[in-house]
Amino acid sequence: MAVRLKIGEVAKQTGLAVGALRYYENLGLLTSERGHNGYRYYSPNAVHQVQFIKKAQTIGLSLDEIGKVINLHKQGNTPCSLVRSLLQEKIDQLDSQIHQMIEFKAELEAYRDRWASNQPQPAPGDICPLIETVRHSPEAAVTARQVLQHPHQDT
Amino acid sequence: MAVRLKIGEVAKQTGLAVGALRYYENLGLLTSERGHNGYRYYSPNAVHQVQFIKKAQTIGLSLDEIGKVINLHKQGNTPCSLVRSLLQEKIDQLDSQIHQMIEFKAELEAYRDRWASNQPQPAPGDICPLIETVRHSPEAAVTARQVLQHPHQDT
DNA sequence: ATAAACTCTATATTTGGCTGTAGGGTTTAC
DNA sequence: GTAAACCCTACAGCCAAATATAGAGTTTAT
Repeated sequence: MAVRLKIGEVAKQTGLAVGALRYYENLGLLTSERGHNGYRYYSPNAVHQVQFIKKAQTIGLSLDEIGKVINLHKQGNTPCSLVRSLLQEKIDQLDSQIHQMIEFKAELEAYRDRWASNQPQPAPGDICPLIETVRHSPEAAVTARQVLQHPHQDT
Repeated sequence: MAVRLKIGEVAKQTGLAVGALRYYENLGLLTSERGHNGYRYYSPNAVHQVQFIKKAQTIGLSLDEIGKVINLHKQGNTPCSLVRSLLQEKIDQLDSQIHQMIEFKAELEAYRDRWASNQPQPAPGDICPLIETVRHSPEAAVTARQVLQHPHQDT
């Protein structure tokens, strides 16, 4: 007599939303058996599997990558070496992003300091005489989009 | 006899796509006059305005923020102080993100080093014995999502 | 005169990880 | 027996900054 959990119980035990569990199932990260009523039923091990997904997210893996890890496991292989290389990728990526951001921050600080004191005379047609002095660089604009989250405010 | 440019000419002179110019107009960042045929016609100053937008993007402003700057200007005010405070916001945000990322990277390196040598025995039900040792923290998972771009690969 | 090149609007798509909704059916507690 | 609480599917929406497409009209060059 196997214990079978309904989706709400798994949600409660894992702290995830019911919708998230269904979403994971669509991605192939989680499996369930269906009852005669169409309901999903889970073994207690599903809670463990969900916690695994959350742990993998904690170390920066995407759901897609987590799916690959799980598939390797399903095929009877140990996914440890994949995990190790993914982790190293994340570290490398972080490192390069950190350097990029430090550089970009220095650029912005240079503008700030240059603009701190002087209030240039607006030339006709100028919108903001400060920004008009910026030299546009496609790379910097791309960097800006990549590294800055734009918080949306109301007023 | 004012010079009037069609959208394609503005696109050519600014390096932007025609679609992007229309998009900017929808956002209220750019204005045009319509001919009898429904075509947009621009003054040569529009090229300058587009370059302004690109420069503002270079220093990390969002299109939404650029819109606010432009609106201030339209109302006859000088937007310089807004620009200065936005710039400082970006710098502060970058700084906190950099620190967050450095911390997170150190965490990942700690896992990497801990996992470098030992190949733990998989417990029954384990998917990856390495990841099973991670302690899930909601903050770290959020950090991970914020700071890591997940590149999508094919195979 | 005709075809190439341009323009228009409106809508869909991209990115990841979900959340929310509508419109149903099912189970459970009283 | 009935109402609350749960479950289902399928789809829409969010975030930014565009790009792409369909289907139609206009201008320009030859």
